[in-house]
Amino acid sequence: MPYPSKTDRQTILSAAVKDLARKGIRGLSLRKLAASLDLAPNAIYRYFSDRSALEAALANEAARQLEVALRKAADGCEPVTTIREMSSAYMKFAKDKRHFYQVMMSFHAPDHDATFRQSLWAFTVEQVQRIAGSDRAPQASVALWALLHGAVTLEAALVFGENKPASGLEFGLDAWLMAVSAPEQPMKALQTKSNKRTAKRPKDNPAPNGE
Amino acid sequence: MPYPSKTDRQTILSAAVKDLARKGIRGLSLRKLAASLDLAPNAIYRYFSDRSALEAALANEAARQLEVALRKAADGCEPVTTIREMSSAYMKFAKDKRHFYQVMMSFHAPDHDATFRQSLWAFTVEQVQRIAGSDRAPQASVALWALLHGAVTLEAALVFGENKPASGLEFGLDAWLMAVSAPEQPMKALQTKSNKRTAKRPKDNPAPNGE
DNA sequence: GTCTATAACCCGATAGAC
DNA sequence: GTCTATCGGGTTATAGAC
Repeated sequence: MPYPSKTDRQTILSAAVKDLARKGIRGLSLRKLAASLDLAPNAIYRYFSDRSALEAALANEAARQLEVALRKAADGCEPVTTIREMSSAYMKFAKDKRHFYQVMMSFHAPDHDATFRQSLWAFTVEQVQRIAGSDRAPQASVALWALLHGAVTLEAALVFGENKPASGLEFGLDAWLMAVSAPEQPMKALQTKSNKRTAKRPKDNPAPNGE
Repeated sequence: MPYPSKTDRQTILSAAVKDLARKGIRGLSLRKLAASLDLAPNAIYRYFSDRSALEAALANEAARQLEVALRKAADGCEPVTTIREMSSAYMKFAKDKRHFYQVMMSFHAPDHDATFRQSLWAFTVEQVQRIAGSDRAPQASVALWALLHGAVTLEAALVFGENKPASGLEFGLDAWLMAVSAPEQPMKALQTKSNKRTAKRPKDNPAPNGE
């Protein structure tokens, strides 16, 4: 055996996770990664066919770890409390492991094995179902996840002064819980898609910033 | 005038917008951009100090165009209809100009002049205020924006089969409108942060996938 | 002052020797 | 499986033509 294995997939992946946490996805370099493991500049390609494959593995790993965290937070709680605890854990994960989380949410490839994202999704729906019922669970889960991910992003983008994102999330979560706890169709009284442009101003007042 | 200007900031920015739409932020190359404008490989650096500066300009431009689109959609509508129309316009913008939108939401730098993002935010709060009142407007706006951006992201990530994101957004939007239309504190009856871990299981059933 | 020319250094990726 | 060598390309800084 002339060349014994100096490394393996898992070792590379772990090192990549660390580099990712420090320098972000765009600062992640296969060459430096190899160098940090005392490997030749191209040794990684034996384990990951290309950069994209490594990113896919990172995304998958992030989903796996997030699911672990959510399960831990949800364990043994009442239905409503479960949602609140999961939401906190979700926000904490996204905040503490920002780049890691971002790869999970943004990575996208035609083939990419999304097993763990699906598993994460299934677990979420399962928990939501306990209060929303099986009919509304999928939609309600999408809404909840959207709210959480949006809050994460807005917080990172700090468009706002102070701690508005946190209170905004609370507002959204309360609204979600209220809708989900309601027995039947949430919006019968309120306006639907008809009768738009009701009180259109007659003439002037055009939009500024013409395109 | 020995060397008349062959280009200017605006021309470069417009060309960058087109390249961005086709190849995404990571496929955007300053060299190719320069070549497409018949410039030397590094001529861009006369107008943008580095890649990051160009990206910041792109993010700002995206926010400007999105605000134009939202103002157009909101113009002359009743309060509630305004929100629905703005939401549709928001989703359409994010879908049609995916990469452009992504740069706006993801770009982040310490100095970066965020003028247009702030303007966009101010306009949103202004519209939300019409139904939510000035007290709750900031939180409600964060929640709305978070919901919209989250829906955009989840749709792009296609974790789901079929058209679930769309119906999930509808669910979330209805919940939001319901909460925002309610006169006072939305959640007095429902559980707050106390009494968690009520029905904790006694022993086994540990979370799978140990970290 | 603005553009051109060049070069140094980084990266991802491939080919072939051991 | 690992190595060296190398290719094409992206980013950046500097020197010089006009």
